[in-house]
Amino acid sequence: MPRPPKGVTIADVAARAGVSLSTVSRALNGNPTVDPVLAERVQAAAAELQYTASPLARSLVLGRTQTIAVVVPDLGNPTFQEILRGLNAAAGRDGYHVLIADSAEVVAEERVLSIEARRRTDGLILCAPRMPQDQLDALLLLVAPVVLVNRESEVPVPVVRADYRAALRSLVDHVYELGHRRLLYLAGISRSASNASRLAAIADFRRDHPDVTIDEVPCGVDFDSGAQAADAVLRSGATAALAFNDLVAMGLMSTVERRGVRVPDDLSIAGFDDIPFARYTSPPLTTASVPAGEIGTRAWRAMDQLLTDGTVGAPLTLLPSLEVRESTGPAGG
Amino acid sequence: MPRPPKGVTIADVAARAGVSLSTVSRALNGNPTVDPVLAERVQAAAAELQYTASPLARSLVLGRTQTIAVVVPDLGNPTFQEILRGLNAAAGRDGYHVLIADSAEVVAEERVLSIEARRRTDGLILCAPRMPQDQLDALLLLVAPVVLVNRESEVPVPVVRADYRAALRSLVDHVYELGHRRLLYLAGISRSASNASRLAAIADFRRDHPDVTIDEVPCGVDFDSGAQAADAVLRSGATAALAFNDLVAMGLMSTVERRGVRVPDDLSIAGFDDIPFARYTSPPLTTASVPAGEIGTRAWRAMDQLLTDGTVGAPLTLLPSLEVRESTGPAGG
DNA sequence: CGCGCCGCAGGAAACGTTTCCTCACCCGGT
DNA sequence: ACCGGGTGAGGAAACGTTTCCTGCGGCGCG
Repeated sequence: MPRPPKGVTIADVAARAGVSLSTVSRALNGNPTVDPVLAERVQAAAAELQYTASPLARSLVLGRTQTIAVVVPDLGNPTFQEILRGLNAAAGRDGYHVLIADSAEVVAEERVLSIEARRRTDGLILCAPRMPQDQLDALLLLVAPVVLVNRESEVPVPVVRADYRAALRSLVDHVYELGHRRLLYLAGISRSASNASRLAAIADFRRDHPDVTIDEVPCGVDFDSGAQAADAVLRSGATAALAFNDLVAMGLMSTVERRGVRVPDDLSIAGFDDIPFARYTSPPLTTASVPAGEIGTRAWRAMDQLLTDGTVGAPLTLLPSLEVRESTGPAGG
Repeated sequence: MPRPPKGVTIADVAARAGVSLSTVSRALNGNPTVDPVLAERVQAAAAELQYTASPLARSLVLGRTQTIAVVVPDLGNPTFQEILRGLNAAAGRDGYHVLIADSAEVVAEERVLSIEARRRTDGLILCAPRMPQDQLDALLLLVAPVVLVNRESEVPVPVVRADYRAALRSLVDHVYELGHRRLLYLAGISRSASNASRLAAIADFRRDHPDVTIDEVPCGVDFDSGAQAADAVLRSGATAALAFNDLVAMGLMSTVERRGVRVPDDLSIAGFDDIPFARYTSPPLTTASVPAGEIGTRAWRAMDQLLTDGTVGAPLTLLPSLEVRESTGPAGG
């Protein structure tokens, strides 16, 4: 029976190597104050028993779990998936694990989920929380160390975000330059901070270009929302529609095309996020490319720094790039 | 200062309530052997101090962490994302947390990642592992309790899987009934067990229908792979292409359409998985709908049962449903 | 040759819980 | 009135580590 049926503990290794518990611990942790010959013997014993220190016991005494938690509003959202992916990869490279929590877009869950998740980990990544600002500020104090993604706060925590305002502005500029003067914005989740940023960009643009009308129609965040908005879009007489995100744009595009509307000849459509699928729609979708994976990576870096130094870096703002593809074209084409 | 700066421990609560540690523990865990009046006092003290038992210490003595780990081959794959989502939701409902690990399709990582993740959790969900069968079998013994998704094993572990073989067969039958006789299968990752199942389905079909030729062309699993396969597909003279998954199908469809090929009139294309986007391509993609979220949910149930009873249920096979949409049509249309 | 310092290993405390075990007390029965 | 059983609380062990502290032995220096 070379395979130990129960958990093999440090005591077993100590017994086998004929040393004390302390020595085993020191040897295995590379403490230089241990005699090389003893260290060797301990290593051998540990290897033979396939011993690995219990992360649990280790965490308890060390006060750190080598794990962080991430709370996202919707695991089904490609952007959050990509952030999660980048985050997990980056954290993994530094030997950290990632615990996930999905609030499923229900605001009331966010707080408890965050606190709960934080308690079993060393830090928390709060991803685009939907809760109101005052609640968020209060929460941030409770769950530190925490880094905030796509939200801001007075509370001094690291922030990593995409500049949704500038990005939407570049999209609006883009269709404006194509000659469009009647635009439509399909607003997404109103609780979403990034939606507010987009609305701000629209307000900016209106101020700069009084000759342009931009209507806003409430909408959801997924395919079906875009599809259902098709009627409203067509009725509006707009020549260009800016969707809250790529999913909405795709739902819209798919639906209007089925009704014989040509994109972009009859209607220009732009998305947002640049999810992987965006370049493969037909026509390929013009969109603002949000570097989601990069956001995840940066969020980890900020967390790592926070965990190591305790340092809170300056807010990091990533600028999405305008991806002009074929779903937008000249007005009245 | 009502907010405790450091961690408040059970001793603090005990002191405040004027009872012993044991009593606090019992009271907070609802042990009926504690005097109601004392229990009340303890509850109050705990509430005032905002005390919550340290999950770490709790885990150490209880021997369970209320956390499971899931290992996926690629967090960027929509199917695994959806499985993860379903799994996380189901586990969450039962008070369990989920730790993620992404092997990023590198087989060598799977083993260490699994063992590492398993050590900090109560159980492991192995999702479509790419490693060879013998290695898998060996690993399963090490990381129990474990449930296997989309793979099988001699080792008695719970298995949840989709019937890829039957599903692909129904797709082939579908295009056959549409009159196609020259087919093409775009094979995905050869390490993937589900790819083997698909090949088996093709072999079955060939046996049943000697009049049909089904070529296989090696391919990847993503958009670009599908796009790059376009040449080979068009050269082959096939009238219907069955892609490894929806991503490949979409890449292929997007590319061939850009070259003036009409889908499905000139070429029928079918995908696999029914990712959310599949119904929004143009034309909407015929595919086999793999209930990924359901797989995740069932995987958790199997794990829950394993954790509770120690019982290993019979392998659970979910049958994907054929989703006939508009990317497939009559041959020679 | 003796004293003090240093290197290194072992014992024990600590991390924060849960739970077993012991014991005090109260009540009822004889 | 005494004794036994049952109820409920406190003390202590245990979970598996790390690390502080103590002490032993050897070596260098005076």
